[in-house]
Amino acid sequence: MPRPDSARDRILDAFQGLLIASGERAATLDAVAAAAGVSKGGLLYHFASKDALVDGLIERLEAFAAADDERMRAAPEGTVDYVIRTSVEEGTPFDEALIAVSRLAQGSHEKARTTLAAVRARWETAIAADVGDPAVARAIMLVSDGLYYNSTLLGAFGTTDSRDGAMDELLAVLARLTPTASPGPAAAS
Amino acid sequence: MPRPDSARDRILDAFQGLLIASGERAATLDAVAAAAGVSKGGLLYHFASKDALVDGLIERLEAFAAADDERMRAAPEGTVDYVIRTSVEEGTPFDEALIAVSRLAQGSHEKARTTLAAVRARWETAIAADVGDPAVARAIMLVSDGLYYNSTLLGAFGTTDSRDGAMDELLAVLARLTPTASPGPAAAS
DNA sequence: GTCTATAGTGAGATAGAC
DNA sequence: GTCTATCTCACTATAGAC
Repeated sequence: MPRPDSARDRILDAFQGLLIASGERAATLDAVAAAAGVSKGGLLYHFASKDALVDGLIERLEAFAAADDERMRAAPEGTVDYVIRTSVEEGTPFDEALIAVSRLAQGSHEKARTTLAAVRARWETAIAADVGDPAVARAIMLVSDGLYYNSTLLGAFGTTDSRDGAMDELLAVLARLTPTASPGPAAAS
Repeated sequence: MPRPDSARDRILDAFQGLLIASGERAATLDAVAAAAGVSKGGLLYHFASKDALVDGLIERLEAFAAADDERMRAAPEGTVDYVIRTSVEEGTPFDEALIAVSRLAQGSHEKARTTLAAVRARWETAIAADVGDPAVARAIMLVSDGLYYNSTLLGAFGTTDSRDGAMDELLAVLARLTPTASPGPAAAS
């Protein structure tokens, strides 16, 4: 397939970008069309309504999430390292779709909320399988949520700490929770 | 004071409630006026514009935050216990104002974002002072953020775990990070 | 101090030309 | 497939009655 849906994808990108940068309120059909370089009529040819546009974005997120799930299970450093590090990795297509959909989830978009919850549940299940103790898995997953919350909602990971070694330091702290995996006081600065 | 600003407060309550229940998009002047039991004109007498309404809510949040700060510092079980437990305590006036303002922060309301970041920073500072190790304080604060993210954005603490003892269990796991504070396997289960 | 009425703007959506 | 033109409706805000 050389380029089956270039306009469709451009429109979804524009919608996503506006949601991330300015929130649901600013992501109007006019603004999306302008950002995608098409007219409003052109946009509505590809997505018959705003709801259809939202559905398109959610479907795209689900496709990214399925791919991420496979990558997570194959991650060489383990699922904890993978999930924690990718909690803050801004810029991947998956990450951007995730943030855009969380903007929608704050409104009353039920489907956006359930999709996000499903992605999160998959992560926590994988961590629990890796770590053993469900209570520890929950704490680790909450740290991931916290990182995500900071980078997404508060605008920057660096609300608290954006040093280069901050992520290694955090993982070293979390390693203390899983004595089976990391026996010694390894990388703690 | 018998009731100095009852209409003003009712309007802020209505605005806040709509933001929490349905997001920024739905919190229009019409809807706020209807929910507060006044007309649109009446609303605009108290708050000259929508921006003024937003400012009013943020100011109210700051007042609650100052009161919370004093309560945190006086908390008998320590700041970690206090911050973690109140991360998910839905229903207090402070909590509701916080959630409402985070809805606004997702848009482009810069002041809402900085206010939230300031509240968060105060918590983390207090935890760091209590716990000693800044890296541990950061991990604990991220767990608090994660709890908040779950109860706020995903709609329920119970995405993962809403059992009665879940909070005690979580605190027991976190206690392993602060060997200086909690020597034994205290509140586990 | 609170209301009704309404102006002005921008939203989502449709119809039909190209 | 993409455009322009247009419709309707909801939103913010103003003016002035009560």
